[in-house]
Amino acid sequence: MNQRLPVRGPQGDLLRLVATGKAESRAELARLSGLAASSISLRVEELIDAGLLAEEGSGTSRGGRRPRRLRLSPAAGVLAVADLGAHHVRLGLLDLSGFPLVIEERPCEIADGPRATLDRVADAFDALLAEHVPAGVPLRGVGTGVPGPVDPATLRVVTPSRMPGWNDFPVADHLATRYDLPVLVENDANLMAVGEARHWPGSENLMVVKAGTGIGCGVVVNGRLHRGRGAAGDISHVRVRSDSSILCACGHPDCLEAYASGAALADALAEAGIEVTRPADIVTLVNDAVPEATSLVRNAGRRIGEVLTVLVNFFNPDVVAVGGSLSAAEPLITSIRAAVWERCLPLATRDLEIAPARAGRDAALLGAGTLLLEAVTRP
Amino acid sequence: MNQRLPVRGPQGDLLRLVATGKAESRAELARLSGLAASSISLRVEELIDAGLLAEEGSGTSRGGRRPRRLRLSPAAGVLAVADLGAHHVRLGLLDLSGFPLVIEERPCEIADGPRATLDRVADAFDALLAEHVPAGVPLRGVGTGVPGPVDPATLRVVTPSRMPGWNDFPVADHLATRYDLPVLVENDANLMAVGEARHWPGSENLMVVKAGTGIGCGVVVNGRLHRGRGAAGDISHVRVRSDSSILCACGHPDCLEAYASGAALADALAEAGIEVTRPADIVTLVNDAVPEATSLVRNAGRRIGEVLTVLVNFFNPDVVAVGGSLSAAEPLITSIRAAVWERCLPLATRDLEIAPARAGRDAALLGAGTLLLEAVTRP
DNA sequence: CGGAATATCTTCGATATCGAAGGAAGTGAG
DNA sequence: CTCACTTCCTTCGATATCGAAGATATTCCG
Repeated sequence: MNQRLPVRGPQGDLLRLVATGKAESRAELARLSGLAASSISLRVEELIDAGLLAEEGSGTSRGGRRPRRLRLSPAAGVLAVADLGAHHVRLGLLDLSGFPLVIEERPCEIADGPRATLDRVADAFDALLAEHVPAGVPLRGVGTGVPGPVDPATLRVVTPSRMPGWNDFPVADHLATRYDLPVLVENDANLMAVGEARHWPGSENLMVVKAGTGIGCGVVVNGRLHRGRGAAGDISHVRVRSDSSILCACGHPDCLEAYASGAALADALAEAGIEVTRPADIVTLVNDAVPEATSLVRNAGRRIGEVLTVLVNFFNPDVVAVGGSLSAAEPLITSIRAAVWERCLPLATRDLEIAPARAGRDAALLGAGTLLLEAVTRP
Repeated sequence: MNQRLPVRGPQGDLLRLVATGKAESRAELARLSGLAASSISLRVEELIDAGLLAEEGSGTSRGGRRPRRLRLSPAAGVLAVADLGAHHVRLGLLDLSGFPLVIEERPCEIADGPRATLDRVADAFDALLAEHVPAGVPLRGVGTGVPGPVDPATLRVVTPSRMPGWNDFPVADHLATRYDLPVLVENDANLMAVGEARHWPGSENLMVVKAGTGIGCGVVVNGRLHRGRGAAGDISHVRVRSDSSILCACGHPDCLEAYASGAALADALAEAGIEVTRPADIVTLVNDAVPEATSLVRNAGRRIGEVLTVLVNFFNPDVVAVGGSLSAAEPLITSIRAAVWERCLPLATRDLEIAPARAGRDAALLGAGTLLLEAVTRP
């Protein structure tokens, strides 16, 4: 349909404020955007006429007349987002405010290479669009998370360790040939961090740790994802203090990943004669109070916590959120907390919150939606 | 004089672009500010009429008509800035573009407490103003660096380790009673980082390590100082890997500061029978090729480098600048580099520059000027 | 040397934004 | 219930910004 609706530029700013839930009325838009109330009224009317915004009842009074509540129109458009894992992909459709319309998980081997994988994802998008989106509602953006580093300049995957055939592949360009739309490609932990950040409204600086088969981390500074030169957020190859010495796949000894990742815990459990296949199995063992598993998880938490002490002192965030499939094991976060509280500067931990992630399984998809909304509504 | 000149708001944005050297002509102002060229012309004319900007010759052509170069008028105003150390204070006057008009160093015991110290600084400001600034040129801002953490919300010093009597003292409020102007109070390493950042034009993300009697660090993210909750940038109390065990003044064992700070090196030299009083003495020993000193400095560099590996992987900066009085010792930076190159992810070090600080002794004062310029020219 | 191309800056009418004033809708105190 | 007060939103004239067109100055290149 009409791609030329006023979704970009100054109008887009208003749209985004409503979509992200920061503003729900003309008055709030005026406060947050800095524009005059009269200008807001005019522009909002245009957006309503264009079918992008809709009025819906009235909000709660703040001591005067009740505001007329604004909402994004369902017809404003949808976003298609995916999160690629090693052996499966999670994908779905969101409306522009990031609300999931449909989300599903499919098996999908990333080792099949970029073309096959991305085409499979795009086919799935098309099927979902046909089934769940009425004609006339436009697709406005496409995004995917990948389990490896992404060069923010070129949107290519660079030197991934577990994505054979993907090195230097122009993921965004490939998707752009199929969709003439804003395309987003981002590391999965980064997406998760962005998705998580929306659940911590007052906090501008967050670290989000993803404890699963590997250990990932995303950083949000001043409310925005910090990419650095594309590698920011890596904590898995930090050297930990240790008596023994384990060689990591990266070639260096004593990486955090070699001690505290789900994969490392699985190896250690195997040595104790307990076979597990996924990190979730470890969580089950812990919940069943299997002592070997509990002890290992506690140890992993302490090691992760020790690494975090350095970063908390340095970065001084408001929140450290711990997600990923391993985070469901209670002792993990408890021992992370203990290590950080013990060793960090009091000033750095004064108002620090170390908490389980709030965004749930779809955090990365929601994060992709948030970043895509930016891309769609900016000039 | 007239404080009501158009230094704030939209006009201030233009002023700041010229003051920071980002724009030198109307055309550059238009490109950087996003405003129409015609609007720029009008506003620049106002600023010239108000005596804030001045035209000065013409710049170099970019293939067409030469731009008419814009400069900040010397009459636009001055800033008074200071950097408090333990036993001395460096202070001076800058013009609005951060150019130093006069800078001097005076003995000053910070242990005398905040009132005495700040009054002494203010008296010095007044003397410099009377001597070096013509009547009619207004003082537009006052700022000081302090060797301890500052709460960015209240501009008070909080839990400083080497500033007896300063805890929770409202430094900014105290200065504001004497100057009815924007007042800046900031940690000295943070100011140094801001000053340094101006010397790395293309780089948006920097870590600036200050290696002196203590070890400080300032972080610049996206071109702006990162404060976190006020404690950001601390690296001195990170636990280092070590066979022995040294107890740090903070109460924890094996802090970086206890191994690699100038104070720690002085202690180690004393044990070897070599007495030094200041970090600069250590540099002299190294330059004279005293083996004990060289070996100690090399060791300190390696330890600092090991801590930096964690932070470089995590933060992925463009530049790590090493300043402070110890940084004049060649082996320090060499061994920092070696440790980082060896252990960091190739992706993180790909375009990383580890280099001596460029801003020199007055980095902190220049940083104070930069931040004050912000405060003066913002709405 | 001279025209084509490029870049800077200004002029001027069209347009978008502002801000003061006022109407609309609600809260709370007496 | 009434009146004072607050907040939300719109109306409308004043004003600031834009953008197309043109004037000016300089480089590039045949």
